[in-house]
Amino acid sequence: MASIKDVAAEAGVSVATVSRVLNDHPSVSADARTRVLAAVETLGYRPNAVARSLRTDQTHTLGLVISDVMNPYFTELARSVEEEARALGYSVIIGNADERPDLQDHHVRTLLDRRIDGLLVSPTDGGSPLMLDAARAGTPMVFVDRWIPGVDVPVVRSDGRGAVRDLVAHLHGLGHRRLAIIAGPAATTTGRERVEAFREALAAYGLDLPDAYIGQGDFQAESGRLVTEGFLDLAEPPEVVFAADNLMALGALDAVRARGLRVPDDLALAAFDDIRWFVHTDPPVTAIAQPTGELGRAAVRALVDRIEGRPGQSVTLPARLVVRRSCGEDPTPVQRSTT
Amino acid sequence: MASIKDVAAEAGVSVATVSRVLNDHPSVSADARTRVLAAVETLGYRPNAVARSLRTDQTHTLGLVISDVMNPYFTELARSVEEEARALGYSVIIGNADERPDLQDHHVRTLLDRRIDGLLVSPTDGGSPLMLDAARAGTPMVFVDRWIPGVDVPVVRSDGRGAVRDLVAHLHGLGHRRLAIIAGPAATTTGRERVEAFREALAAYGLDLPDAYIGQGDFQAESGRLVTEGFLDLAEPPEVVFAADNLMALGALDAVRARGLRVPDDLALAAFDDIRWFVHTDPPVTAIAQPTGELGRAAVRALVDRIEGRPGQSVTLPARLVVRRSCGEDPTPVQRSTT
DNA sequence: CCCGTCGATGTAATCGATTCCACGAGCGCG
DNA sequence: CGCGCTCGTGGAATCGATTACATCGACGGG
Repeated sequence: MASIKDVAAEAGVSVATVSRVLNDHPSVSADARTRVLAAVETLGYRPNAVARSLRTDQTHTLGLVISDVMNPYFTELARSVEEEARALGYSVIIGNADERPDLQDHHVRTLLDRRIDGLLVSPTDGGSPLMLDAARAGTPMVFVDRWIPGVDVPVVRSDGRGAVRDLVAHLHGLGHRRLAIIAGPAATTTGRERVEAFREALAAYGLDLPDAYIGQGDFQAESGRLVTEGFLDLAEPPEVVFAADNLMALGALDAVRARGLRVPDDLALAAFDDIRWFVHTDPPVTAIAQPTGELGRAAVRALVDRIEGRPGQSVTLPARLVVRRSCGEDPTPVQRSTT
Repeated sequence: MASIKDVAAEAGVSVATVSRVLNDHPSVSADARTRVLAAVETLGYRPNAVARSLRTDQTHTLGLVISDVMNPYFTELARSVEEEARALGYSVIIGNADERPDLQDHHVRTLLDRRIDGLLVSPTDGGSPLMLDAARAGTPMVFVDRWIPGVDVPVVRSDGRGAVRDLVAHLHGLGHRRLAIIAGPAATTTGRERVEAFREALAAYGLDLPDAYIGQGDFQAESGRLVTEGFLDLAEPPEVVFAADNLMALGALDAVRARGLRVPDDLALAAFDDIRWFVHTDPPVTAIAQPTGELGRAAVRALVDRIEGRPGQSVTLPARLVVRRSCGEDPTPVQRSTT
């Protein structure tokens, strides 16, 4: 592969001049410029980004460590992150943690080794030493969706509290009184928060959230299935299950179907995260929709701000309830998700 | 951030010795080794991958350019690719082409600029000059799922021909005679092949595939919706629609639902690519399942073989039909996808 | 007419690693 | 006792860019 030296030789100038042309530095003669450009053309030269990065100490690359690529929510997040980053002149390297702290650390480590300019993380756990060190060492960082409390890093997320209240109002209005939740890992902020929001919303209606109605999941489908089976085995099973993410809702559907039961007659279902398929499931699933694309874009903007020396804002956007039929027939017409 | 010089100074040896320890070269004394390791520890030193790559001309990184991250098929492919690559000591940088040739070229270009060791591509079009040049220039490359004819690059894909025949047999057995297809872009191999396989399978039953029953889609949901609307507006609409990928099937469901019609009574539906949600849609969707994980792993193995100087095998794996209820009630019991 | 300035260019240092080569110490063998 | 190996080590070149600094010619003003 042709290097800058080859171009310099071909154009009959020094490498400095070639570099100046390529970075359009003002003081280059029109003549030299055209000769260099011609040489670049004939050699098919492309600058070596590795060498450039070594010298300038910038990679124009962002790292994105997400909890699970197979989760449509994160997949959409990744897409909007890449889009916004591209618009701002950055590339994105995605690391998939699969909800495993060890994998998360692996990716953070290799991303740092690559000297990415900044890191976007949706932490799988409460904060490994590695991540805490990175934050303290001054690596530009932004948390998306989930965060680690007590770390001085901007957080871009959505607040589901209002939507959860709306959901509980909806469920209560349909006559449901025994409400259960499939929670995410307690080590994650979203895992804890969604349970808390649910509990508070229930309390407003004088309802309790007994321990037996809190199933411990891990944001993956299989755990949703297992927890739901547990609920169905209770002497007094819940009337509604609220899954803290879309994959656990999928698992819940698996469990219900495996027993030959029906949603919502035998068990009603609602989910956090709205995805396109929820419109077409049997029945369509009532869900809480996050402004995913906006989150991704805001996160990139915050991170690039930090990288380029500007402050970097935390952002919290509201989520909203999308009512469908999985909790029972509703007086209002079925709404269509715009995710 | 500490560099190899700092480590050398701390350990009281030269940078050469530090490098030897880090790459466990045999001729280093036990004493020097422990001192270096201690220095590495106290400084929290990590080698700069950028500098290392510049010198060794290897990045231990694979580029993966996929057609659409929002498509669960590609998302699963990406996951298995990353997994296998990690097992073999490589990282993966994913580029999302969103079915747009210009975006695809953008990602190929930046990946080459980064000097990735090899490229895994599922081409969105018939082959841009850039990609052809890259292949000719000797960049280790492997095509996954889709490929570009006439280019000497291993191809890892699945053959749906047999499964399509099974599908047509199933449809014919249910009494359907007017069968339509939502095709993918003619510029892609999978776009063309699936139509051809369908046409051939129909011919075996003496059935025709008229032009009016070939809708031109682009592998995205919206095109599936539009094509399906077109079919429904025909004087003699088809009885069955076969969508050439899962997203266009989603669009077809949107169209059917928007008109207040039912699957399969008003229009039967089948799809290429099986995804988990098809089990829970209304009704569950009959689909052709590819061995996605195996494809991803085989592709990485082929690519790494090429990178490391071994031949690199093309691989073709069979797809299989998974019958559910979206084409009408079937005598056999509902099967469960194991995707 | 000379000197200072500015514009265009080249030389060389530098980024952080790897690796070839040279060198000195220690050791075995004749 | 000395020759030649091997082993451990350091010095320095190198990868491909960027960029500070030096240089040189032309030009304008005093």
